[in-house]
Amino acid sequence: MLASKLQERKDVKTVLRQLKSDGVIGISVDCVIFGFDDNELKVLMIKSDMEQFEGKWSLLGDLVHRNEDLDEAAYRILKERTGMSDVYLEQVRAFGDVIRHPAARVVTIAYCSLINIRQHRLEKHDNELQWHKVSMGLDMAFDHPRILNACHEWLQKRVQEHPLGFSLLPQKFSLRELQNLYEAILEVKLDRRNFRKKFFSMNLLDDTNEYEFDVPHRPGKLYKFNYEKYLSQERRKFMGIDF
Amino acid sequence: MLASKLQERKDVKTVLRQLKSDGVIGISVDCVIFGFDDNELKVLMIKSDMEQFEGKWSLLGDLVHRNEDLDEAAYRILKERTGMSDVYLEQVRAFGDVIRHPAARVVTIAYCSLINIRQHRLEKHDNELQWHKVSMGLDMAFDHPRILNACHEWLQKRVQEHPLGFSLLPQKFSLRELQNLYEAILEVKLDRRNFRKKFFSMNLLDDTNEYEFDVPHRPGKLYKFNYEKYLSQERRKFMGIDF
DNA sequence: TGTAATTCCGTTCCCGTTACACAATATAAA
DNA sequence: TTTATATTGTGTAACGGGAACGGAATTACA
Repeated sequence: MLASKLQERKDVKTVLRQLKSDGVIGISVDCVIFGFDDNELKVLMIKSDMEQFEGKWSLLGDLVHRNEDLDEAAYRILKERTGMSDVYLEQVRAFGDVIRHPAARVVTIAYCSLINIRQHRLEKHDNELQWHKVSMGLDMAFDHPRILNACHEWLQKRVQEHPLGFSLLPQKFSLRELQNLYEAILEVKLDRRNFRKKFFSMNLLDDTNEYEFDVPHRPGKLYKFNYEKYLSQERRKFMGIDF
Repeated sequence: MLASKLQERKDVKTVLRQLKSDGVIGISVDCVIFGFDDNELKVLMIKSDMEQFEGKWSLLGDLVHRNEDLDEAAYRILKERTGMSDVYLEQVRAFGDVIRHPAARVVTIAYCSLINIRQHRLEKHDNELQWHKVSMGLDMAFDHPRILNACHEWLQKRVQEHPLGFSLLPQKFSLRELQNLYEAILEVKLDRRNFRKKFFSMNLLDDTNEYEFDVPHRPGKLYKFNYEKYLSQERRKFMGIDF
């Protein structure tokens, strides 16, 4: 029975072969997991285990079980790979070209996740699972360059409309770190003073009375993101027509 | 063979039953087709043909053929139902909850389409295919209320970042019509003079030297949207952080 | 003690958004 | 023919947020 094959998924290749011979479309989920380290935006990728993609890197994905929602599937993958739960995760969109998967017709739903890179435990500590710069032209399998690019652009827009960026930082962070984060995601340079002014005026940060340490210069104050303040703030109508 | 069943799709119900018994996840496309008429935003829906949803309305959708891309499937549906090609069509996102389809596990990819409601020819002229106000609490099948709502919100954001709205209007339109369109989509009231000023400053409209007729008041000038002007305009970097 | 690096605060200028009023033009009714 | 009514079309002043920018204070380190 194909059903059981799909559920146990001990061997994805076998399932794919089965899908192909039956002419059925498979459904998978791919997670674009972003992290922030060394003032750079990173993405978590794994060495591909398909012969066709020897040596190439792949996003973390899996076939969707028939008794789990799409979101659940994405969470499962995230949990399996990073050991983390309670993380930011959102669907971006589906990729379903006929030719995108060499083994069978597989439609994949791309998810974007943001995690604190210091707080996770990778399940595989060998070099099969690694963080890579997103800006680097990495050699990727499938249509994953396209998916990664779409998710990065999605993040660039999203991070300017909602305060997601904090998921990438430790709980307490300096304003400098926050700015570095935005600069890395948006790939622009920002003015220090205006950035600071802007964020304070939004009234989202709580001043912990602590300071940075181990920095070779004057330490900055540490802040925490206050999600309640964000929620209580009534959302302004957007009315620009901004083409 | 399941493969042939999927391809001919003479009887969707049979295919769904087959999918269920095999425990396979099906994949479909649903089109949210918007139109603009009588100063209101309308959506094209069809009477559901499933017993479970007797009398309810449904979005236009179909199972994806195994040899067509997702976009192609959406175009096919659009063409079949409205007879139109060369229309605006874009993927919004996937909906794939386990329980969303009563007959089988089906993941659907939602597409948003904008068409000129006066320019199409509905393939079914009986009352099975009808335009409905989006604001009205329509009795819908499946999770289509959720899908419609998501697409409407998506459109509200999208229409402020890109000049899509013109797809809903005739080639030549008055500024009043354009404003009514935006007011209908965004569900707000706008200032006539500022709206006019804003659009002219964007330099996207060509002045046809024609005027409205058959209006019981002073006729307004008619304009055309100039897509080339839009393309040639270099896109400004957005840099707001607008939470 | 001085130098280098960074934090932190504040001001000005500019431009886009908002709010608002009045004349011109067409139709329909008196 | 005149009058009332509805809508188009234009201009301007006040406001507010964003961009550009300088300088004093604080800490580490040589």
